[in-house]
Amino acid sequence: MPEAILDWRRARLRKHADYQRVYQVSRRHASASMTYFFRERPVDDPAGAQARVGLTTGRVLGKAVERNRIRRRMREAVRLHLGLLPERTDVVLHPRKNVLTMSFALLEKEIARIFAAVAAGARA
RNA sequence: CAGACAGACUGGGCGGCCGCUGCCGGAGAUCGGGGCCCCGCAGGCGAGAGCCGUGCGGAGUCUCAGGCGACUCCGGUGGAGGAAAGUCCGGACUCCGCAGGGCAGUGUGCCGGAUAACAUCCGGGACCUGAGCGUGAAGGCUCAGGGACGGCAAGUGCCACAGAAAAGAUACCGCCCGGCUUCCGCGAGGGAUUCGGGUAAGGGUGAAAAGGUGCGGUAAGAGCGCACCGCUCCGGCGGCGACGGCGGAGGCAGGGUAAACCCCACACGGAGCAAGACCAAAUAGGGAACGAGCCCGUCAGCAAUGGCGGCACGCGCCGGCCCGGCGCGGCAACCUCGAAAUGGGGCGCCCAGCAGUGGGCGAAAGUUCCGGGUAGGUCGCUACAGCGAACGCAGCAAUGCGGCGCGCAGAGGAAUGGCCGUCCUCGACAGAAUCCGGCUUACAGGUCUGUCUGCGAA
RNA sequence: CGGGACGUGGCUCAGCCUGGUAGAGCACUCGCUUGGGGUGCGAGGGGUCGGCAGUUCAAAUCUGCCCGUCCCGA
Repeated sequence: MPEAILDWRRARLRKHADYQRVYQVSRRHASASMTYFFRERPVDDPAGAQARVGLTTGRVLGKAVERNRIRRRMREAVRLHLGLLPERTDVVLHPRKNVLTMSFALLEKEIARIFAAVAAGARA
């Protein structure tokens, strides 16, 4: 368990424009049960230094109950590993349908791996 | 007792750690916008007293402002459904439209009631289906179930194929009568062919063939006559009414289809919370007011006109102001009548479902003002047709009235969760997005009530 | 969340309003033409009309309810 549980409300992408900026500058990266996008924000960005994460659960993932469950499991896994992200980073995650049924331990490991990759990519 | 069906209710429990969100209470540290006035410094004008207003800094006071707007922490409390779903109906609410009428369009459709309203619900009626009883067969009686159930007796259309004929009937095979010819027979008569007529019983076709059954009747037949049933019309009776039952008349007209056009009655303006209200960047655009030479020179061109330069004018920028410098702009306005007007006529465009008709608009740069409006923010946003029950009254009931009790999500890239342990009967369908009333569809297990069937006991 | 359109052979569509026979093009199969292929000519196969009910004698067509696809509105 990472030591720092950061402020979750500030750590979310909340605007359509935020998502669009990430999509414009980022390539699509693939993982086993999700794809992800990320970008670094400039130092003078008004949102501050907090790293932020956005989730997307579209219609193709299933009906409302399944989409809700996927989003909640993702959010919990992201919350537990938020400390791995460097400052001034925006990440967007697109989960796949198997997030619904995979074990939570595996999901946590995958999120941690992705955040580590983002941190490496941001430094480069 | 078991099964099926129908209806009503319910829709895993307990515990631990971590997390999200609304409201209430408490604590903490920090941050900000605007107005007014004062002081200091810098600046401009003036001979000066002084005046001007701009920038920077400081102090005070008022206000937003209510110990409150944002933030953090602590405590308490609430936090998906019976269908939250499909979006099929009906409303509330909001904005837009609305001189009045016509046409068109859409929906509903037995009767009465309930309701804010409905295509919903309750009660009733007729009809249909099934079972039982009954009858020669129907009609009839009892029970159960069903549902888009006004009008083809206003008009129009359609009814393929088959069949003779498909809608104010018809005559294919038949049946019957009469005539001609012919054959058989001694004869009475019989057969065949053909012509004329009668007939709607039988055959055959079809989804459907012009009341049904029985008896009489007849050349053969036929509501041709009679009985029962059905049907139509009339009368009066009961019922708020759909309708019921009674009496009389009529031999029977009127096939089906209106989820065909349509007729009748009734209802309906349109869009929808991404409605709409308030605040409001950047950029682009809109409206109003103000708004300047028929100048001179030169070049191109037949000309209209266009390019360049000058002076004047208008405007912007630099500047506190003047001077000055730099940059931009232009004699035109939809056409026409008229001396002209705020006048008349036309043209074009826009708006109003359509027609008639009505309303609005038609000039440059630039400045000022105004309004709309996007991103974004706030409200709408949950306390009401609210929920509960074993309350009372009215009603067969749906439901209404009165009293009692309860407070039950309110998010906004979108909360109501994640992980673990444990118990059992191992948990279905499924996630609020303005809110209600219904309908429809999906659904594991459990509880209760009713009906039917089977078995067992008495 | 709200509003609207569509679903017919393997593909793209017509037929639906006004109900009785499902049709066109491409594709497919066979035959002829050619030395062979293409082209051309001729013949043929292939459709629960998205599903379930209802109205009707009769439904792709009319009505209702479901399923799926697509489009529009901040």
